[in-house]
Amino acid sequence: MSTIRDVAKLAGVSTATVSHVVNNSRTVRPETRKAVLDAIKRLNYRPSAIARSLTTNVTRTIGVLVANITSPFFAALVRGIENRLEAYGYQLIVCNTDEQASREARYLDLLLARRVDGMIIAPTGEPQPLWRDFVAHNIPLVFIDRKPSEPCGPVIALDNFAAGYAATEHLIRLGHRHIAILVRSPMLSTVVGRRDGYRQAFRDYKLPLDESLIYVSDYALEAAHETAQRLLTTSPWITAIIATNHTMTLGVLEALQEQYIKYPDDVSLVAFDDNPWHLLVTPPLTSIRLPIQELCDAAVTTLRAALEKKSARADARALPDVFVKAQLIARASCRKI
Amino acid sequence: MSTIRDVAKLAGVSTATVSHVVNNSRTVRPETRKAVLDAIKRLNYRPSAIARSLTTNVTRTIGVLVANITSPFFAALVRGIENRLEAYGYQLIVCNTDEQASREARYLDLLLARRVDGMIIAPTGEPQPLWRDFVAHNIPLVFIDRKPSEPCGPVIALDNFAAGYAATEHLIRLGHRHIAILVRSPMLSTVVGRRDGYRQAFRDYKLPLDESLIYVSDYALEAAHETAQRLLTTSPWITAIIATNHTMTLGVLEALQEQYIKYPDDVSLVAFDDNPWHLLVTPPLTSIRLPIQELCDAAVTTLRAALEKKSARADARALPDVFVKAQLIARASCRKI
DNA sequence: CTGTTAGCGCATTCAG
DNA sequence: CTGAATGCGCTAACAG
Repeated sequence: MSTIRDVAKLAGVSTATVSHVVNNSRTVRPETRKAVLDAIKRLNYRPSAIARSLTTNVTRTIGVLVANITSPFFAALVRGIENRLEAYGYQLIVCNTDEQASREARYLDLLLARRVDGMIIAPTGEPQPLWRDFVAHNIPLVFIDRKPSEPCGPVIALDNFAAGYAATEHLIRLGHRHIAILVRSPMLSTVVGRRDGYRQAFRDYKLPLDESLIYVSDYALEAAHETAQRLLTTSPWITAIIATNHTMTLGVLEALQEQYIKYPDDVSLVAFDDNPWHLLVTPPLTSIRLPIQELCDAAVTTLRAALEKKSARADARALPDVFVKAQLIARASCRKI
Repeated sequence: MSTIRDVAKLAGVSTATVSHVVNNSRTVRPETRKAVLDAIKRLNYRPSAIARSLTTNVTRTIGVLVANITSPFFAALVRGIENRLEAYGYQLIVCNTDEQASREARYLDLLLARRVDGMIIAPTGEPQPLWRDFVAHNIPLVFIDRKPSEPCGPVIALDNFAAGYAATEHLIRLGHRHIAILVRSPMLSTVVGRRDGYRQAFRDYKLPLDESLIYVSDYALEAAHETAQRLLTTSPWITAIIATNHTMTLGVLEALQEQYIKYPDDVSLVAFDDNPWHLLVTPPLTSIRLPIQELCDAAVTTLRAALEKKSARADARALPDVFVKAQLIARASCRKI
């Protein structure tokens, strides 16, 4: 691959001039510029991002860690972040941690070695010592969707408490008293928020809260499925279920189908993470729609602010958290009781 | 961030020794090695992947271009490729082209500048001049899912002809004669294959083929939806529909629902891209399951072979294409007629 | 307006 | 077994 020196030689100028033509970093006489551009074209020269990064100490790369790229929610998040960030000339390195803290750690290490300019992280839940290294090296961290177990940067997330509350309140108002909720490990801030919103709704409506109706499951579809089966057999008196994510929703619907339990007749349903197919099952699902676009916008805005501050040597950790509201979309999967 | 020189100084050795300790590239006296490792730990030294790439001319990075990261199919593809490739110490830079040739071109340019070691590409359909540059610089290209419009590397794809044939034959055997098929632009090899398989099935069964039942739609959900509506109103006599991807399936189901058309009573349905929710709609969808794992395996194996060959200065283009078979899963969305 | 030069952080000869 | 020296491709002073 031809280098800046090849171009300089061919154009009969110095490498400095070539560099300045390429980067528009100082005025170059039109004829000189043309000679350089011609040489560049003839040699099919393409500056090495590697070499450039080495000298400038800037990679224009943002590391993105998501817990599960096959989840529609995270996939949409990645797409949104990429679209907004590319407008500012940043490129993403997306890594899929698959909900494993060990993978998260490995990727943090790799991305640190690659000297990314910043990170957007949906953490797995466990604290990561490497976060501190990023902070120590002034590489801003922005957490998205989930709060880190240790504060190492601003958080952009859903108001999970409100969302959990809204789902529960919707059912309570329809007359439900025995509402089960399917959640993941309470190590995740999303889970804590949604569960506590659920609890608070019961308190506010002065209804007895049965903690045993909070079912905890692993994130895999099979696990969600099994937990849903268990839920239906051990607590058959419940009249409603809240599934707190996409996989839980699938698991619940599978279990209902197997046990010939009809919704909303036998049990009402509220699903988190709205999806196109929620409209296509019979009857359509009442869902909590997460404002993905807003999350992406806020994450990118915050990250950019952090990158700015960094150059100004201020403390990037001082940026404010952002919480966005979800929206309950009432459809036919919940009935009055 | 501390450098190799800081470590060398602290350990009282040369940078060469530090380098060799880090890379295990020559025998170092145990005490020396220990001194180096201690210094590394104390300084929290982390070699710069940038600098290393500059000297070695290797990035251990693979560029991955997918058409639409929010599609369950491509998301699963990315996940599979990442899982297999990380075992060999490669990292991915995943880029979402959003089905736009211009974005594909921009990303090719960026990844070339970043000197990736290889590429896995699901092309948008239009030929990309930059492919030639990769080939010229001996950076192997592996195409996945879709054939490139110009042969620039091995192709790992579905046997789309067989899949289209299987879907159509399934319906023909059930007695259907008026079968509509919803496809994307025939610029895509996947579309051509599926469509031609459809045609061939009619020929083989000596049935008249109505070309006007091949409906072409853009890939967006709204477009698929509108095309499905049009299909149902302009060709109401059809007794079956084949939706050739995830979005088309959603569009068809939406249109059926709006027009109160029941499947399989009024119209039978075959959907490409099996998804968990296909089991949860009523009745469950007969689907074509794509062997994603096999695609990923073959792509990674082929890429690794190409990377090997490259070092051996052989022609990486000479690697064989791989075609894998899809599987039709008969469920209740098709009825006998 | 342009050229010279000195690194950026590392791997890798070649000597010892 | 170890060190000194060179260069990867580029940008950024500094000089002219």
